[in-house]
Amino acid sequence: MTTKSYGQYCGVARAMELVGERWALLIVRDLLVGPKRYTDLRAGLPKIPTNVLATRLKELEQGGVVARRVEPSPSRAIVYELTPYGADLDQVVLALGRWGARSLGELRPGEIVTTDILVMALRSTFRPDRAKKVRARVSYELRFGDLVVHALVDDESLEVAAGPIDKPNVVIEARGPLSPLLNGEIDGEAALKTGLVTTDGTAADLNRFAQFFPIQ
Amino acid sequence: MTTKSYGQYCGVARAMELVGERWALLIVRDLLVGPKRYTDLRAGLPKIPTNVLATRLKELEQGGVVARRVEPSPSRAIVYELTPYGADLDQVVLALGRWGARSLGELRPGEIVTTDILVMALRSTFRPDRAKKVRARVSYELRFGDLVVHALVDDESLEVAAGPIDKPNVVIEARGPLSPLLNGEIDGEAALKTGLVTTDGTAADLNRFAQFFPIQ
DNA sequence: CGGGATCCGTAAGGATACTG
DNA sequence: CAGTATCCTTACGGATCCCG
Repeated sequence: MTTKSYGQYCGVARAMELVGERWALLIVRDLLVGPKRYTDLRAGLPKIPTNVLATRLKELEQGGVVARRVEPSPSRAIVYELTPYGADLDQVVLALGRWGARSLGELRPGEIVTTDILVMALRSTFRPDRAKKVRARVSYELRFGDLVVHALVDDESLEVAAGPIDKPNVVIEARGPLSPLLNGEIDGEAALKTGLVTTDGTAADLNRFAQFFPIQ
Repeated sequence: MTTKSYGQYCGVARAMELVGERWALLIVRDLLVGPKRYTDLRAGLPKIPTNVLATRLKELEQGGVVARRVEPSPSRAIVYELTPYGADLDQVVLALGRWGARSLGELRPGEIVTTDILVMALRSTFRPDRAKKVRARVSYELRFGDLVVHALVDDESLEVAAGPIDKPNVVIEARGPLSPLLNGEIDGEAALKTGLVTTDGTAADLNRFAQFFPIQ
């Protein structure tokens, strides 16, 4: 409620007052993938203290970013979802994710990946111009540990969601972070050779994937 | 030093670790307009405690976002500027400013406006598509209190900088925040009639300005 | 005067336990 | 399941002081 003001009449300052507190944009990131219950949010953000999550949700609700909804009977579950205004943070979060992905580097001890992270990572790095150029229409299934997401590239459009997809054109199984492949450090062939990736496709498929979802 | 980790291998999380602390993105916002000395930064952010500014600058430097440079003799001034990586936050800050501008509302007591804020506000709200459609080539001088910035709209490109411009096509003097005009609450004629704006141009000029730099 | 460092009180975050 | 309550620790905010 009394989020400290920056004392500036400025869009950036106002945005930081609304979603600039610790954890807030990560909550928004997960809600951009879809509405969630309190426990789902906790599961996606294991390191957030529960009182901080409760506080953030209240602040975001009061800021008009998040709406708290009680599902109809018999479920009666409490669901958090983005308001239309909150959903407009899409471009902000994608731009932030694109920028931050360049600093990802190696997987640090204790760091986790979730389905929501994978979904947003694919959305943020997608390059419609490159997909359009080849008039691509490809479906990918991406596996990382026991996480599974799929991406449907169609001309310049992209759809990403959790879970498997029926008859994907290419299945990519990552044994570790794909950043070396996606930032051009290694190519598809090397990714296969080092065992970073296995796939039912070819090295060329991996290279095309890296073209569509580059880091940088 | 080691800003607390979110424990997630995610571009958004990494970005928040680098620039997510209080005040950090406002420092970046001002540095996006141009390199600055410590005292300039303080002047642009009057409410930041000096120790927090010093700490942020060190963190941003260590994160590869900001570079600290000592000017050659005889100046020897210490200047802070964005690294190329830091400068790539441009799109993030513009997107945030666009989003946050919709919550600006009335000028709250104690809130200030600076030249850097005006420059970034114009950059963030500019709509190249609308400028291109009319093949516009217009120079604006915008005055707000004793602040003066200018904007040069040329087809779909925009240049904004501090200070006056030679022979502007339209001079706009704002007596208060222009958000009502820019978000469509009122039109140019009403803005003139209520005294919110004075100009050497016409109401139509104000309407075109509002088309080029809309909030929403 | 530019460029900080220091000190202290308060507010927020973090970890854990507990409840309707 | 969806949060509160508690306790502790860290960070922030505000003021002052320092040094070349």
